[in-house]
Amino acid sequence: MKPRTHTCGSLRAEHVGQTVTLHGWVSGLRDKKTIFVVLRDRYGTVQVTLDEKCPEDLMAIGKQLALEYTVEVQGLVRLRHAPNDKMETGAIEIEPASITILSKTKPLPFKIDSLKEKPTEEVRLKYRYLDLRQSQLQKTMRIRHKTALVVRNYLDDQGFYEIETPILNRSTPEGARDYLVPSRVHPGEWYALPQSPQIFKQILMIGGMDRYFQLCRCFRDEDLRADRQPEFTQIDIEMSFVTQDMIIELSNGMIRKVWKDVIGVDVGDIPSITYAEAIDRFGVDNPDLRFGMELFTADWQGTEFGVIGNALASGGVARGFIVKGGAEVSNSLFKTHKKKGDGDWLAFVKKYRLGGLLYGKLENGSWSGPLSKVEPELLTTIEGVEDGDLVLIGAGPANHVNTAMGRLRAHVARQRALIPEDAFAFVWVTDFPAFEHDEDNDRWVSVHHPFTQPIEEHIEWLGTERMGDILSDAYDIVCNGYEIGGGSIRIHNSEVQAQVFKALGLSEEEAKNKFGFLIDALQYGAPPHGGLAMGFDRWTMLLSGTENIRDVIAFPKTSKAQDLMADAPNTVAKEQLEELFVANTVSDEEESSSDSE
RNA sequence: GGUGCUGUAGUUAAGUUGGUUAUAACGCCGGCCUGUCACGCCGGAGGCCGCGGGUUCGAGUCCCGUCAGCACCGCCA
Repeated sequence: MKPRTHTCGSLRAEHVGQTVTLHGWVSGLRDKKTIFVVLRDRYGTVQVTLDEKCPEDLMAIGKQLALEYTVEVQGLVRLRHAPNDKMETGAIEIEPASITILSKTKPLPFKIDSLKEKPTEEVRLKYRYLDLRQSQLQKTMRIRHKTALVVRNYLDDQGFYEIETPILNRSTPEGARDYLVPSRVHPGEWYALPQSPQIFKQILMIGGMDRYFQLCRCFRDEDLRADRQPEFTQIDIEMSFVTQDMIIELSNGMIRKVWKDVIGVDVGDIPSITYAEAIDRFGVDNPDLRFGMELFTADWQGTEFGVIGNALASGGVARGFIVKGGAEVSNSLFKTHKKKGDGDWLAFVKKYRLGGLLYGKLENGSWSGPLSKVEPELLTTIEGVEDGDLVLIGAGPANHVNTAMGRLRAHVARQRALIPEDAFAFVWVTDFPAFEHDEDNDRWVSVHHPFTQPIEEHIEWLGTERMGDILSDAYDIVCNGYEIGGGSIRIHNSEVQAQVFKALGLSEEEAKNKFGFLIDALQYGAPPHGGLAMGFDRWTMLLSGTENIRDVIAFPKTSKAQDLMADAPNTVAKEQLEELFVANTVSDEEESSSDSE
């Protein structure tokens, strides 16, 4: 192999007359009297032309080529007879002096960057090495790399150290399920892979590192979604002697720099709203601010209209939003069809445990639909309804109504194309409740995590009937409806920390057992500190314009957490298990049946 | 743990009310074509219709189960 002199995408008219050596894959082949070979590498494509001037032995090699062969081409850059404006290198072509086939390919499972058909994701994941050649992944890997680089440089400029924390860790059975690793030298004992480096980064602050960050892999053994993988990467940040405002300011600077440097977008100012405001205006704590259609509250105490009246009487709420010009939508969206099931919008809210969806259409001054039965003087309290509009209302328990109507708001906006393309709407959500009551187990649990600082004035409510009113010094950053980061000011006072554990029903012994080393460390001059973790994969998704997290990860797993290429997870030899003192409780029969196709 | 959609050639899809030889496009192989660029033309090979069971004279099609992919609910401090 000769050294490469140029990349395929780099050649222009100014190179005409130069002899170049290129390496790449055959991405296009037009075998006529003249053979046209399109050569592709990471940097672009260029046409290699074998015409009547070509010696016969070279034509013979040209005849052997097939798509995705890896080749070396040495030749002369010349102007084309027929330039191609659609190609960056379309002004020129290569007149080859030699072509070497570096490696051949078996028949391909799919054509790279085919315009006609896209392979299913299952096929793409199995042949990920071919999928990676496609422009989509070439682009997202570039964006991912560039984002990481900008983040590292930005944080370095701000005085941060990147410090690694352990992958093999102790299990803390709070929150998500841990991935466990058996210890060979300590029979019966296990490491856990980190769900996040939370405790270690706090200890780095106690250790005087002042400003820490890490692009770190985190692991959670939970069921997956389009935007969730079992292992994912976060930009983990912790700072000493900071306030919430300082962390938000630093984060805003980082977001602006990344969006500008990676995709050329000016983010501008990023607003903040409180959790309470987010729920009030949007029903959810990760609102999409790219469009309006905010929720209103139908506070119609005493209405004769049964569904809403009953919901309010039993302590629930009625909330909804106006769909501008929505009166023309089909009523079948709201109906239960005997055979086909529920209409789209009705079925949508039912997923969120809402019993039904009320609607009213205002046309030519008169209401139709279920809401037409509501007292007219109450209907007029809905602000901003005009002729031709549709009003949607959900009624029931507050948490169900807020979630259902908040999600429906986004669903409707998407269906009706109300979301501007290429827009980014960032927002900080602050003042989260510190604790929520777990009805199933009748106990209080942390909304964020138990090291989150409750706001000063609320600390005295710990362990009282006002637990649910305690707000925390925590904040989430949301973009386009995705939670892309979150953090908090941490408790640095070991007495407050002890009060929190107590309020959560953790005995001193249990707390010590779970978080002992942090509790100890907090007693040795802990600085006030706080930080946050940014979802690096979700950042990359937004920057790439994809809604699928697998599109921004080189080797992702399926929704059942399998790697279809590497075929992981897999069974291991009995001897391996014995060495680790692990018993396999799955019978061989079960194993083989689940393995077969 | 649950719900929905999908599974037919290497790939992407079509396949009607259950009906006899399962289609097409791309890719692959062979041939033709003076400059193509989603090249074009002619010919060819290629199928466990995801898997298992059932209903039926007959199943790609209907029913049950199962596996896989995707999306969602629960879950994800």
